[in-house]
Amino acid sequence: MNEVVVAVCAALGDETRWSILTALGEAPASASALATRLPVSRQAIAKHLEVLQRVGLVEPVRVGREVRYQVLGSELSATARRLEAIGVAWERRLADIKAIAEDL
Amino acid sequence: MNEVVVAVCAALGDETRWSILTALGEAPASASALATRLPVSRQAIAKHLEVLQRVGLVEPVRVGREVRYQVLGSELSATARRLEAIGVAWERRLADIKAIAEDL
DNA sequence: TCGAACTGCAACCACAGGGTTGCGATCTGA
DNA sequence: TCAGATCGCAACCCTGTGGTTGCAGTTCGA
Repeated sequence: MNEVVVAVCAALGDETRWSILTALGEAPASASALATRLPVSRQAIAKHLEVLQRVGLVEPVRVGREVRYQVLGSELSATARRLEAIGVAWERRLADIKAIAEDL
Repeated sequence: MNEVVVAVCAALGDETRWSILTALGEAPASASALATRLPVSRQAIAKHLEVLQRVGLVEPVRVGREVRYQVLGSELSATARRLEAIGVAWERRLADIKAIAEDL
């Protein structure tokens, strides 16, 4: 359950993967097409696409002989909501502790 | 601007750091105190606390001779909201492209 | 049918970073 | 004042992983 969040965050913690994601956010594309725009090799992009697919941020779609990848914003939004829930829980907890401390 | 998001995500992409954050989410604690609960050395925890502090997820508070760290849920919530905005942008963009494709 | 483009697999390299141990400095409390 | 606890710094190890090159297999188009 929570390991999903850390896996997604780990996938999002890389500049190159973000450049891939933002490129795919504009329009679906294949690894070869991405390799022409980005300053890394096709195989490097393929590796990144694999980890992005594994955490569900990206989805492959076969179109003829090429494999296009499209970004899945729903997964990103889902983890974002989990993170926000954790954040507000921390804030509330800290406020409670401060209130108790002031009672002393 | 956006480098902040990838830095925070990179910081959140580690199991040990999450165990530290969840421990701090219950109550502020020092590196030494955390080292008694977690199966890693104090210095390892100190390193993790440094990267967490650098991205603003954690804040040091001197209490006597020890340095207590408290978690900052507001920063987590802020990045969560940015991620969600990006996610819905991707979804909308993809829906637009599908609509155009069906027009052909 | 044949070449060109796209994909997949494998080997390899180099560096970041998570982890440890050790030591010296500093501060607290009895 | 002095002993124990706490912190900070430094050196070191080692695995993970981002990146490359090379080659073989498929599939489309002329």
